[in-house]
Amino acid sequence: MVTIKDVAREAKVSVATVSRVLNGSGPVSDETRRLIREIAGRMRYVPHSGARSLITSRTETLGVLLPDLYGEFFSEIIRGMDDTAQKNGFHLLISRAYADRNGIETAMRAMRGRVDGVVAMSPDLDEESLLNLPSTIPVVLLCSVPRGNEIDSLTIQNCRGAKEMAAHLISLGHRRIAIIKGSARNYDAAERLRGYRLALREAGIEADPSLEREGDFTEAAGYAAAIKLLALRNRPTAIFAANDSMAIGVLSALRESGVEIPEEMAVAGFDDIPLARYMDPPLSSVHVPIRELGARAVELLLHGITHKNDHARRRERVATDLVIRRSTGGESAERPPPKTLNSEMASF
Amino acid sequence: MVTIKDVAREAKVSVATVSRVLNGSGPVSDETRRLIREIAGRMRYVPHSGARSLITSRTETLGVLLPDLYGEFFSEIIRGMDDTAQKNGFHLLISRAYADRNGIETAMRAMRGRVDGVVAMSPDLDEESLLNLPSTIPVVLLCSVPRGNEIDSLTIQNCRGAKEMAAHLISLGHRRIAIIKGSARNYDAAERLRGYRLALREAGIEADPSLEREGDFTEAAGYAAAIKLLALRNRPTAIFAANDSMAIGVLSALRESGVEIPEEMAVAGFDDIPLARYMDPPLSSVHVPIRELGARAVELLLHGITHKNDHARRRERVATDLVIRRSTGGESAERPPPKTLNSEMASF
DNA sequence: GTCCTCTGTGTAAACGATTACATATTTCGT
DNA sequence: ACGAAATATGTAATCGTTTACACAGAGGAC
Repeated sequence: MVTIKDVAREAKVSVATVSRVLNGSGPVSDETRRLIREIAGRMRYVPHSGARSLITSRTETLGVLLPDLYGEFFSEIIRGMDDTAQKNGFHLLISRAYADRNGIETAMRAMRGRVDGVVAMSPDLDEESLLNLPSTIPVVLLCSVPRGNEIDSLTIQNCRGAKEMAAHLISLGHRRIAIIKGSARNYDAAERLRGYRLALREAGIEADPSLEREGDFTEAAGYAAAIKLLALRNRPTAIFAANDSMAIGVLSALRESGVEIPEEMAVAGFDDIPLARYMDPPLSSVHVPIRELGARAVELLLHGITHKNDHARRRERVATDLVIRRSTGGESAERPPPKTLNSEMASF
Repeated sequence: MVTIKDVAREAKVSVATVSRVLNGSGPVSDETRRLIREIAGRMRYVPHSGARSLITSRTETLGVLLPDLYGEFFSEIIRGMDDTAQKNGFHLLISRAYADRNGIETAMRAMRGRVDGVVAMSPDLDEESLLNLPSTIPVVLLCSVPRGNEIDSLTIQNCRGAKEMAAHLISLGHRRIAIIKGSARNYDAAERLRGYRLALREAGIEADPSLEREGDFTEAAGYAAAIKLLALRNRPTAIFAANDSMAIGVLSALRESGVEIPEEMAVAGFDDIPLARYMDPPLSSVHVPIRELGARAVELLLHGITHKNDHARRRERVATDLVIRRSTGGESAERPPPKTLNSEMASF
């Protein structure tokens, strides 16, 4: 492996000069600069980033800590992060962590010395385990809100989005609107529930506990909850699932029971995953701009890094969008799926 | 940031001893070991991996170079890689690279000194740019086959899979089977085309050039090709798209034209993305075990790393599976989507 | 001609770990 | 009780960079 010394020897200069040329620091004569550039290129010299980070104490790498995510959400959030990171000359060290404290702590220590900052997503966790971390590197918490005021956080506008969807259903004339909740410990789930309740209250609709069903974000949970809802003496006329996966489960259940959608029952989800528009009928949902979420998280982190972690902490949320399709029967039904969606999708 | 020196000072021993304890190298008295462990833990000491990699010349990190991938493919392949990497104490440095030589070369240099090996996926590229790389670190090429014999490669059993699907269509009585090809430079696309032709030849069906349509793996391409096929004087009775995205475009086109599927036209895809089973009718496809692909790639890479890159080079392919659903009208139609699929799908 | 300011370059000290080698102490066979 | 072997620990070189500091020569200002 060729080192800076090799280049220096070849160019008959000191390593300092080579370093200066390559980093554009300090003054170097044009001729020397040209020579060194040429030689370094020819020898295919690449600085050893470990050595560099040792002395500069910068790694130009960002850690990303994610729970077990599936599908579009994972790829899109990484895409957003990587774009922004690359634009700023940073790399991404990605680790999927078990969501327990231990797992997250282990993952965090493993990153020390490897990264300049960490974006950590742990929707099921409060930040405690993040706070007593060995390092003082900047951290951005994704999809949950820290108790203290020690770290930045970025969340989805869950409450507002859910409220809007519920309001939409109300505007269509629905009065008995069921919700299938997410897991109680999940921040997003809690916020979505809050938005739903808010909308009902503002419309003067009395909350009916039998219409708030447990769920855990899985299709199976949506399916099961829907079956139970259908069995109620006083059926709801609309079901709002706290995420699209559960909504898909709901659609399955309704289809099997021969319930007409949206005539007998309107259905709405949250997240607007790509599948949503392909369902039969296409699923109304609350769109979450996943890529932006990733991009913004990295921006926050970079801000923290340039300010050496003594910047004013921020709490931001990214906006959601109501996407109305046929499953709620509202508005102009968005018909055939746009033909260029995912148009860059590679072989797979 | 606490260093090994701080720990040594606190424990009143030399750094060597601390290092020995933490790495389990060399003999240390039980008491000293206990003391150092305790102090290191209390001080939240974590070794600086840059410094360590400088002297050991191991980073315990694997580089992953991917083109712009979407959805399930990206997340699943990373999942497979990360699982295997973590199991072996490695991290993943992920970079999305522009698929041109320049981009891949840039990305590769950026990784030097940061990683012990690289998994590079570049379905559109031959390996030339990978070969004249500055480093001598192990590389595993994903989804394309290198010309020389310098690097390991792992591909999908494209040819076999496509052949099986075509054979299946033939077995259903189809004689005029169209194919929508992928981009000509794409390895997977070329192999799938080869499999299709092989099946026809073996069945004694004469190839009809008008049934081989251009495509580029996008929905739009599938849509356009289907329209053209429908306009043919002598229509095919089956359309085999080289990937699911194009097959979905085909379904759109057929639906709009009022063509019955599979009665008037059978449709098949390749990849078996999750969407496939949700299409109307559910799409027959060739299943690609994406996670395994990632896992195996990392295994190959780790093998290369432990053998310091002078191991016998391998060329492997992962097996595909025929998944028959209603769009080809074959077999027992797989009915309602399994309710526990993606059951761990988190909030999104 | 002297002093000052640039410019261009080299020397050497960090950075934080690992590890070969040296040294001190204990254990043990005989 | 002596030397050898084993155990426990320390010293210092090393990895590949960056960068503070020193220094030499050039060009002006006076």
